[in-house]
Amino acid sequence: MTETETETTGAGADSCAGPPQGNRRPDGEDRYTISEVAALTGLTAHTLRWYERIGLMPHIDRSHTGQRRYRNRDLDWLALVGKLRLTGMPVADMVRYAELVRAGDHTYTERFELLRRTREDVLSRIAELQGTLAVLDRKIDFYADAGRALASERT
Amino acid sequence: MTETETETTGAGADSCAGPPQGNRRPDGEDRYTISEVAALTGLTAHTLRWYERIGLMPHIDRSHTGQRRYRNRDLDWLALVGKLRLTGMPVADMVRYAELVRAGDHTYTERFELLRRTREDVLSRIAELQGTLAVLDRKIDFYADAGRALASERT
DNA sequence: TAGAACGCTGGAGCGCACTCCAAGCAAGCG
DNA sequence: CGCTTGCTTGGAGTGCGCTCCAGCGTTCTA
Repeated sequence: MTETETETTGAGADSCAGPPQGNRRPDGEDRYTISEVAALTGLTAHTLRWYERIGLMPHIDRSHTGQRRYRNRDLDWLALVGKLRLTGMPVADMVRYAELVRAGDHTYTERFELLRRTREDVLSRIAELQGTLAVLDRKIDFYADAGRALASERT
Repeated sequence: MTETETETTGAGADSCAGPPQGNRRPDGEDRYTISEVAALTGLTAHTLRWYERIGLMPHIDRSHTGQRRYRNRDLDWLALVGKLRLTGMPVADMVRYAELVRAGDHTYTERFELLRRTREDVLSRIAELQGTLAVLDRKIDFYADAGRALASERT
């Protein structure tokens, strides 16, 4: 067991990625070309190949002619990467996480720490954005009032 | 009146910028050097000059020797810019907003629209981040459980 | 009056995250 | 068979947001 965590995303709890990404094939016959994955994830084929080059992806299966054949677990991984990207996490850090996953079970605590730190970052980003929202709302009220004043001036 | 909006930030409602930025001089004797502004805003002097070059700042007063002397209203503007930057708004859009402010009162509705769109963006960024937070929390729980399992294995 | 500290400018350079290119191979089709 | 479509590679290029540099002037302190 403990097959270096490919769990979680399998459970049908997900429902909020950017692209539709509904049409997955069942495990066993899950072999997607790069352009299919591009369509499913919203990334370009270029980016997918680049992710592989920099070590952000595990080694992807190949067809007998050498073409990439992505599997469901690769889509799961890309979904996680997409989420982490939304947090503003630098690609280098995601590569670090990918390395930890590849390194095996003894990196669990390090992975845990990395995710926990990321979680803290996300919380403060949310707080920042809410602060900005407050400023924005004040400005918007100002302009709404100004608009009304201009309108009544014209009467 | 309607002096192209330098209001809002004057009111003491602010309290959540990154740097301390407490020590402002009263209006009238508010002439800050570029390095003072750098210290107050957390930006570098390079960046401040660059903001000016690209049209993100209004024209800054100069001393008799040609050095920049920032005023409180410039700090207010920089505070707003800082907030907008946190939202991920591209610099080009902030420049656009700055142009609208410089253009005068007849751009009120356009400014209003820009801010309203930005507000929508911020709301969806927050939603995205909360989605990511959910994923992160599931992963973190997974690793916490795995850690406990490993610990009990060792008994 | 020397030297350090600070500021000025135009323009070049950098790091990140892609993005694209050229040249070539393999499969499918009329 | 030739043509199109899709994929392969290493390496070069792009856009953004800074970041730094050289060469110079001014101001302050000893």
